Amino acid sequence: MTAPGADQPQPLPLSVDRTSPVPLYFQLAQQLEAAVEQGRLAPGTLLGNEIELAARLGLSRPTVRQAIQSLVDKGLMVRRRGVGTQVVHSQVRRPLELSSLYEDLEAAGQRPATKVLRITMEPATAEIAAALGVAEGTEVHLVERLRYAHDEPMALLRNHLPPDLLALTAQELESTGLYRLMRASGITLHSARQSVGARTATAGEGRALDEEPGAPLLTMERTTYDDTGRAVEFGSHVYRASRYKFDFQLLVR
Amino acid sequence: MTAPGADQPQPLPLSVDRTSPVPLYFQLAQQLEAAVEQGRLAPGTLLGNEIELAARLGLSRPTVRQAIQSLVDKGLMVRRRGVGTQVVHSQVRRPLELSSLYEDLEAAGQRPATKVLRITMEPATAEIAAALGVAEGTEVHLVERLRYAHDEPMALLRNHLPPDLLALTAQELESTGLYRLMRASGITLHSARQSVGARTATAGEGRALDEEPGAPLLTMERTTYDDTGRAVEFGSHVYRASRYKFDFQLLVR
DNA sequence: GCCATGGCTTTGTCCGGACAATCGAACTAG
DNA sequence: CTAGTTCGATTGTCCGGACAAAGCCATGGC
Repeated sequence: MTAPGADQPQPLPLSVDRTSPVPLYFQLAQQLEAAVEQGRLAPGTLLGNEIELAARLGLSRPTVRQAIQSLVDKGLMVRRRGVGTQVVHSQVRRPLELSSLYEDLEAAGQRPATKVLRITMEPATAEIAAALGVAEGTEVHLVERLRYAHDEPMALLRNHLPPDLLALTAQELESTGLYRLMRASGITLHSARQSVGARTATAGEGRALDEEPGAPLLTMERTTYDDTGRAVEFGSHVYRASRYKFDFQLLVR
Repeated sequence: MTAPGADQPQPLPLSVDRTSPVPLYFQLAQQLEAAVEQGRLAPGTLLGNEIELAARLGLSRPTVRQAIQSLVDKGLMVRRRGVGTQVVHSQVRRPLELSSLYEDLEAAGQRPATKVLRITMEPATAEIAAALGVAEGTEVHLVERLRYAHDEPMALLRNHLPPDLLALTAQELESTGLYRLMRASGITLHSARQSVGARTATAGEGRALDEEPGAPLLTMERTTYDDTGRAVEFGSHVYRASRYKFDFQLLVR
């Protein structure tokens, strides 16, 4: 084998900027990811060995490995000892982020809108107190919203939040999503426990969502935690099954 | 601050075996994970700085960092520059693995059982051909199964598989899950695209699942890919909403 | 023709060190 | 007493090197 990079006639224009504050491994990872995204690195392509790649870029092997590893973690590439690193074939997109419905709709160009139905304080029931980690009967925020996409009702959202966390106004809630408000006020979202099920609509839900009573609904309950382990939100939502599906990608651990 | 390990009076018994073929970073990660699991490392505990930890174990800092990083990736710990690494509070369990229903039920001690309803070859419809990446009309495997837990019907599973992948027998399918059979025959599962929705039961589904027609059902469609990017399975499943929920944890990227 | 062996390539693991960036707390000046 | 500053602690990034383990292929023996 004379030409090691025989798989890619044009060796792919890669470069790093050492004056940038962006870490070198991250710069490289971004360029590789973009190349995969744009098809400049075809699925199945061998990436060429790490040592040579490092030499070509003037980087050390650990730095190059760190970049490649981050792409492997994202599911974009596969490494095989003795073989090399190759771009994975399938259409991997995003492995289920912790995103709000609002952001999902916005990203899909669905013109999301929100109508705030209620925004009060209420004593926590046993279930909600347990989810939020507060004493039963503690006054907690309650927000009830109706979410629209293209002017059609999509979902009925009920959220409970612990007190002293955030000041919520109807105006803010109608112009953006709850998670964005939380992040903006300095809360670092970390993880969430979700439960997705189905049931039929009550009469009230039917009216709100423009469905017949007895129509199938998708339900989701979610407790979200910040990076200190504190529960920051408990949501109990129903979606119109005729208009909404959870769509996501997952990777093998 | 005189005692750097003031957070943990007993410095936690950690040790590595250099004669073992198990990587050192992995040994350390396992021990730390076990300590978190068993509560010997309380939530919020500072882990003590990496350099000292490395010295104590006779390891280098990169090795210790690799161990800790793997736990951070799992969501068990949080690192903060200038502060340290601490055990996260919340009850993180598993961030949604690519697991089969069979394995989930088995792990939960639910006595799963399977009844194979059909196992044939069929020409692929347009939808199935697209999902599996074969030509429309190609003969593909079709497997229909009824899954029980505690002798109660739980879900109706329809799977399509490309030809020349696997030899399926009803006997094997009744004694274990499909994914386990795939793994056993050398297929490396890599990722899957899922879509979860809801609808009402047809008369036939009602009979099979012991539900009224019109009862709410959870639906899931899933296309699974191996590490070469080849689609290895397309599943179209319905679950009894009265008996089943998707329950999972997710982490912020 | 077939199988085992050995060598080559490539990634996996590990080391020891260096400096930068960030956080929190103690300290100092007003 | 308060606000700004400095400083120590800790993780983040990066380097260069070394050897081990695994996969692939060609060679050679049967």
